[in-house]
Amino acid sequence: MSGISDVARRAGVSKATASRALTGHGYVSPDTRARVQDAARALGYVASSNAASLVTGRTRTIGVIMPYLNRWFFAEVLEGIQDALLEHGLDLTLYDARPGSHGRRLIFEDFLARKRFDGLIAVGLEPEDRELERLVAVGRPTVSVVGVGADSSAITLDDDAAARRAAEHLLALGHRRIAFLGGDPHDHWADVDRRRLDGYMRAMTDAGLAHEVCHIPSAVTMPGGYAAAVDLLSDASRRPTGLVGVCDEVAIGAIIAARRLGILVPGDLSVVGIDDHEFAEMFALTTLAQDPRAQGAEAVRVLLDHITDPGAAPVELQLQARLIVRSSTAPVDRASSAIEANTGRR
Amino acid sequence: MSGISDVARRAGVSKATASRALTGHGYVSPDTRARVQDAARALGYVASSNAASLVTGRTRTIGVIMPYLNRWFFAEVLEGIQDALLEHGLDLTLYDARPGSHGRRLIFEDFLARKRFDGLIAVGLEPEDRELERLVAVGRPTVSVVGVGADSSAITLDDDAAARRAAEHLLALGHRRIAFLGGDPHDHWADVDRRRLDGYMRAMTDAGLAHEVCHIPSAVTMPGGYAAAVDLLSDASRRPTGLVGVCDEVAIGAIIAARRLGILVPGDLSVVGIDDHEFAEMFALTTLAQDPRAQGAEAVRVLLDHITDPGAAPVELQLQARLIVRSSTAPVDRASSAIEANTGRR
DNA sequence: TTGAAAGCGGTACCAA
DNA sequence: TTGGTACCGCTTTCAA
Repeated sequence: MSGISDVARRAGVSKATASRALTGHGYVSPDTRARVQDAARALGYVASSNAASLVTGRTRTIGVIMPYLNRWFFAEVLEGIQDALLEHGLDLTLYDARPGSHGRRLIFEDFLARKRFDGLIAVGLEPEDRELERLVAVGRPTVSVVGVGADSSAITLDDDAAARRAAEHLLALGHRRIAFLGGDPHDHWADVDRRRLDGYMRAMTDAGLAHEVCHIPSAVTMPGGYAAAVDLLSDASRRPTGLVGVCDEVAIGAIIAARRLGILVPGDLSVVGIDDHEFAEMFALTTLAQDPRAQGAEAVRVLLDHITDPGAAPVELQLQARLIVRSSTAPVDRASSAIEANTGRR
Repeated sequence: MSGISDVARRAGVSKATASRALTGHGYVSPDTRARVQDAARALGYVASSNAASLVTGRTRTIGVIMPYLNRWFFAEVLEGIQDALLEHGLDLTLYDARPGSHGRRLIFEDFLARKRFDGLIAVGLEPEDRELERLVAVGRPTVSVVGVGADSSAITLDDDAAARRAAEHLLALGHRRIAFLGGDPHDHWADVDRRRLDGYMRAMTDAGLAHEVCHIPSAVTMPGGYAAAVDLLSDASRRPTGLVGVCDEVAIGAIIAARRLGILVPGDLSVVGIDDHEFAEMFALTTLAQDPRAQGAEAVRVLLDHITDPGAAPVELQLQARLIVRSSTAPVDRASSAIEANTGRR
């Protein structure tokens, strides 16, 4: 474990010069720089980041705080962030803040206050008041990836537009009985879910179908979508011809439910999702695609800007989803949709 | 940003005493301890972990290195680790080392050498020689969670036994044409996959069915299992009556494929997985359950032991999977299995 | 039981 | 362009 003094000695220079040569801050003749670097390499020198941080105040670490790790969107964003950070030589410390968990409380009350990071990326966090308070108290640049940042920067999908276009896609195919599946107003009703529901409702209302608006709550997971869809679809009298999933996971759950019940997708039921999940292809799911990986990378870019230039104004980036038509949607079968209530077709 | 000197001053003691009172190392009278703690609280004092680390050599951070984040098993282990670490007040820095990625090279060549952690948990890493070399060079206690640790500690599932019992479950139901689905010897052939394949082969051989052994390679994902199963099951002459999935994701992919093809599970085809994935219930999947969350927590426990007592002998913990019978498996339908090659039933 | 002081391993100012 | 040196904020002997 050689230190910078060892390197300096071996290169025949002072600690100061060695430091300058290694960090690149300040003037060093090309010649000595080379000598110092050689010495460092020969000794296998690795700077102590603690010592460096102590004096510079920079940790060379970015904190990432997110409520779920095991959901596609979050894992993708995380990978996007990690990739970008690695390229910059920055460490990533993870704070998994499941809503309501004890760990989450610890994170907000203790961990964040330690400021063991130069900046923070909050993914889909939706902090409560007290939490937000703690968050701003940290006083480090923050970028959020879903969920508006009070006056910090934010990268978001235009959820309203995405859901609206999902519904409009079905409307354009002639569907009128279109339900929105997913999200539960009584249990962790996330802002994203609400915004998407709003977009769907707007599309319905604009099409003069306000009376057809129908929100089926469900947990925002594949099993959640499955269970809710089984309920919804089993009852032929309630059954819609089109379904907008709050996200692909829920939409795919619904497709699986439909198949189980012998309901043809898209013959009897058209389904649209939002995400372009890794399983979307496999289920031929028509969806409004977003690119969470890129969002993660973008968050890193914005955050690093804020770190180098603390005065910079917050950035709000709103991305648009891209419609990908696969084969979970088709023109409505008018005959069947007209008579379905009577036939009680299984 | 008050420092320990501020706390000391406010409490009317020296820095040394303040430090002792706050860290709990060394004697302090209960009285002064209380005064110091009050002062710290009043000032909102938070110790600089850099300064502390610089002198103690402890980072109070655990590094976690894993090849995937977006696969169920890994995400679960990660959450288990995170939960345990939070309770101990330890930070978790994440190294996402996707096989073959540039980031992975950076991690092994640069990031690990910085030793910004007191210990390392490697989840399903399967390092190459050069990587293993770098890993041991780090000289920090390491625990692996899948994949044997050379002479470091390891928490593993008895994969061989799990796969063997999966196959034996099918054999007990009278199946003879049993295939093993998943894992690709020509592309990232993971040790886990090989061990499970071995277990399956052993069961088949022990049952005198060595000639029926059949390994269908596939990517170890749901879409991978799906694609491979579509191929396998479309050809009625090749179609087995039982399927052991290398993991639940692959097994579920196969179930979805079967449903698409109109093959009844378990009527025409019995499927067993390994994992007890969050989707297992929804697909009524019979599986050999493991508990990755608990494995993560256990890894933390073992690692912390090694950190406090560097001399401790490596621990190798081998867990047994637990058979959960749901309804993706049933006694073989001898009639149909006997004639299937002729009927070419879709 | 407490305090003084010496570092931990770097960085960055200032002078040369 | 380089070197001397103060200091980042804490922990930990050692002496009192």
